[in-house]
Amino acid sequence: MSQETTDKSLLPSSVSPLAPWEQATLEVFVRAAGLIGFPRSIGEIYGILYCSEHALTFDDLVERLGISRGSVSQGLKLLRQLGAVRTQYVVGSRKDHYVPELSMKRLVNGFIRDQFTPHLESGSSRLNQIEELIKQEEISTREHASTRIQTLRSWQSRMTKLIPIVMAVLSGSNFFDNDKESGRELI
Amino acid sequence: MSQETTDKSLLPSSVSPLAPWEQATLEVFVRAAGLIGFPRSIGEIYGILYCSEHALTFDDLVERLGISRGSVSQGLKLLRQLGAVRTQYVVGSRKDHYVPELSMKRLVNGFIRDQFTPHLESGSSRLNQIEELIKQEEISTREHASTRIQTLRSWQSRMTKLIPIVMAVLSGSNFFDNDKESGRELI
DNA sequence: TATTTTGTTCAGAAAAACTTGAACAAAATG
DNA sequence: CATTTTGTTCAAGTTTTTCTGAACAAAATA
Repeated sequence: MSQETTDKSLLPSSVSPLAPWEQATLEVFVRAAGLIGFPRSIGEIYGILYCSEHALTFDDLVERLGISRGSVSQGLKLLRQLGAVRTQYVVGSRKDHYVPELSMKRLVNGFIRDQFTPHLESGSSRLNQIEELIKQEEISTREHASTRIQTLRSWQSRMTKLIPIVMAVLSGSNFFDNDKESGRELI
Repeated sequence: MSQETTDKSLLPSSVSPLAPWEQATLEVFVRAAGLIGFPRSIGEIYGILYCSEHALTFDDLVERLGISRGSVSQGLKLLRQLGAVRTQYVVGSRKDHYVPELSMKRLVNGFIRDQFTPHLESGSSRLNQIEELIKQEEISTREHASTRIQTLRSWQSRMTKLIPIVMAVLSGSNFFDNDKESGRELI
């Protein structure tokens, strides 16, 4: 016998539906995910963990979000890799229980480490390859091309220098926070 | 009335093909475009302008890249909006001639202004909506939810503060550049 | 004004990204 | 060791994004 006399039979199942505030918060995370090039499911998974008061299992995620096991598995894999979620031991259950990383610094650090730095690094070797190719060109082309690649190198170098500064700001070291206008007056 | 009297229909055309170094440089820009969520064609258009010694016309782009007029039109539209390319007057031609913006600061500024800040701002009003929704919840939920939204606000605030700092670093003000370790010691 | 040049728009085609679910593997349990 | 629980993988299906090209518009030119 079903425990519900209501017409929930038409709904996915008897899992508790998302509260309005949870739904709205998920939307925020889904958009944020899109902004940094992640699929909707990643935003949903992190979002629901972010909303939850306690750690959630794999099956909790499948049921509450109404997405496939495949998506949850792949999503958690990436989020773990980024350090955006981790498992928490829960007594009396052998399922993994997931909790979100709440430190912005660690979140950003994971993102930069996994998604950004690799591109910067491989870019460096590609610039070397390009410099080799430029040697095949005739002199006038070569001069122009070299200055362009030079500029690219300077961009790359500035990006690289930027990363530790960004991390410092996010560390809450408040070094940059001496007064309300701190950022502005540096422009 | 004339149809293909030549074999041009089979060949790309008589336009000068990309030099090896140009092809390799385009790849770099195509990847960079992907990294920030732009389509391949955007990377190609900016890339070929970046490589070129002189301003290029709409038709130059179509022919050298071998992509459609539609893609070039839409690509240039976005790049102009971002401030990543601008038109340059060339005597004796009524076509628009395009040149790339080479200042990293301006490029990043355009990107942040058009693609980033709008999300931050709309996010702010969404957080307010969420706080309204939370009032519908019972007290224990409400407390937890409020601290979460509080955290989101702090993330948003830190992102906002970060932007002028990033711009300052890219301005070449070298404020952060007093010694080799400048960034590192702030971690 | 008619024609040519230059560039834009947008519906449909093509490609890329994402999701699904069933088959599979590994570990715990009986 | 057989079974159940838990989670992963990946081919195929779905959705979303991007590209194309022909129709259209606007401006210069004849």
